Amino acid sequence: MYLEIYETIERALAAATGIPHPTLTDGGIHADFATAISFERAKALHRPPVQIAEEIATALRADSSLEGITIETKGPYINFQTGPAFLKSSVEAALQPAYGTLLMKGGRVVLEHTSANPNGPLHVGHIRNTIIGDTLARLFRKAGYRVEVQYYVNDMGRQIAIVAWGFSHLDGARKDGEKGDHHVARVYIAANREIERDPGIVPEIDLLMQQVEKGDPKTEVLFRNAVSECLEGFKVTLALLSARHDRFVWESDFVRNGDTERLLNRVRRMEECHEDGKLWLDLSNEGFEKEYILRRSDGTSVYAARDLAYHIWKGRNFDRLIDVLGADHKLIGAQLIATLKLIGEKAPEIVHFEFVSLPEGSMSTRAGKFVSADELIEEVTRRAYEEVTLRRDDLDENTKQEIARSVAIAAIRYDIVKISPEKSTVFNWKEALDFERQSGPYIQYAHARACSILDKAGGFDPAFEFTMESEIALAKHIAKFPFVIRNAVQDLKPHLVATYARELADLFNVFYQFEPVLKSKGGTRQSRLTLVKATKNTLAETLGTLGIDALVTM
RNA sequence: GGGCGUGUGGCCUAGUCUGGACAGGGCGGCAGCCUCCUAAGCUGUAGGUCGGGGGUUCAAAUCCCCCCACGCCCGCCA
Repeated sequence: MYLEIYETIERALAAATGIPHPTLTDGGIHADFATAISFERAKALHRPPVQIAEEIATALRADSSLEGITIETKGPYINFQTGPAFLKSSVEAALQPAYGTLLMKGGRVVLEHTSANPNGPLHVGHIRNTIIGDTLARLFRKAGYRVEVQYYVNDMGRQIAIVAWGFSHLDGARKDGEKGDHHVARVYIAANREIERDPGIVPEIDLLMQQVEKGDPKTEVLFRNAVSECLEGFKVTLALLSARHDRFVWESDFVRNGDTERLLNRVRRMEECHEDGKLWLDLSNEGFEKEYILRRSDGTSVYAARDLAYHIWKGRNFDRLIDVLGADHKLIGAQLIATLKLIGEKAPEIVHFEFVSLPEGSMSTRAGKFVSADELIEEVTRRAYEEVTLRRDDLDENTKQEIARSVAIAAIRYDIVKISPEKSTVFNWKEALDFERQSGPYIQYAHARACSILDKAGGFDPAFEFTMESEIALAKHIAKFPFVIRNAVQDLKPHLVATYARELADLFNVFYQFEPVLKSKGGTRQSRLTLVKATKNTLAETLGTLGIDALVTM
């Protein structure tokens, strides 16, 4: 409803001013919508903006498409206020299942996220990628797109060769109960120490990489076992985080099926291509000073070449390609896009996020300096369990544990997704363990409260008489949900949904504080129950988009 | 050195692309609210040169230029 009204006013404004895309903003505290377009016209007409605002307002009042909308001027500003009919239809829409889901779009989207090297567990930096990516995938689906989520398994890089070397040369058997990814990290860290101590090992690593590229069966098995063990651990962590991948795509497949070789052959025909032992592209016309190396002088391909092959494959099977990558991939991502465009293939849209570091400095798997996602989940869950026990000792053990798990994931996911991706952050235990305002649990709590009220209310007939300030504010915010989904998908900004969810919970809590629902009578009671139900539904849909459980009780 | 990003009250953060009506929140501080629908809640209050300096504009946190600080990148690594 909000979206429709927004567009209606925009059209009327365009007609009244002759400006094709007039700026129409949220009216904030002044109105539902507002425009300062009079300034723009004042310049062209050489007359005072206040006068022009009044003229435009007069024209708009005569526009039949704006019936039911109050149009007022305040100096140079024109304010638009919607009426009760708008509130009724908005709340009515919000009562429907799957509220906020947009019309089905054509085409398929492939979204790649996480894709961490399988040389150690996912840490608090990696899961920023996971959570941004998974939320984006949910957003795209909510916005009516068909989405396939992929994890690109880097199974033939140097790091994996080091792990493989460690597995065959070091005594590092898996301990009882040790997760595969943590085991792999232990071996990886130990192997790196050995290499530091004895650089003579480096040629052995190089040899492993050549053998795996050639398809030597024994080396392939060695690599594959190490990678599989790590991946097995990743899958457990990802499931705990409620992040789902539809497919794990192995990098080495693009070497084995010949795609990488075909790509290199195509590249050879480009005028930007140079071969002097190594094979590389000169992308200086594209603004890149550095050589873009695709094959080493020993004949092995580098990551960039395999990634190009992967993207060509994605481009041929999907209509839109989205990658979520860390800021350290900005350069190589831009080179990838430039190259794909040069050879006439579909290029991905890349969502970059800045780094997460620890108070003592940046994280490093190799140095064993990181806070693993598993450790984070465990600690936050423990803390959540404490909190549930404190508040709800009436619940049985199983229920308390289930709630604690949901609350913990809510806290972690929300804590990460609420920050815009371009901001680098420092991991902070205190904030990670905070379940108060501006947190996932805070929003879950609002939902649980709404559920509790509805549970106690029993049956009721929907009604739509909203008169109190907090009722109107809440209903208006509910109306914005589809608009928020549209904007978040359009701008690839999942944090807009996080902000919206928090605002919705805020408004519901204020309403809850000031307007009794169950104790009110007649039409007021019915209207408030209707509003609670619409809020509950909208909160649940919002939480679902954020990958957070909408708890019924907590 | 070059490129990209960030800089908003003691701390964290929204707003910056698409310039406009007192720069929104939260944490922490202070003062209040549970015989009343879950207090993981609500209300009030103090706290701001929007990194600094120029410029454009009727209007700049927002656009342009210079500078400073921090992060990331600049590998025949991924």
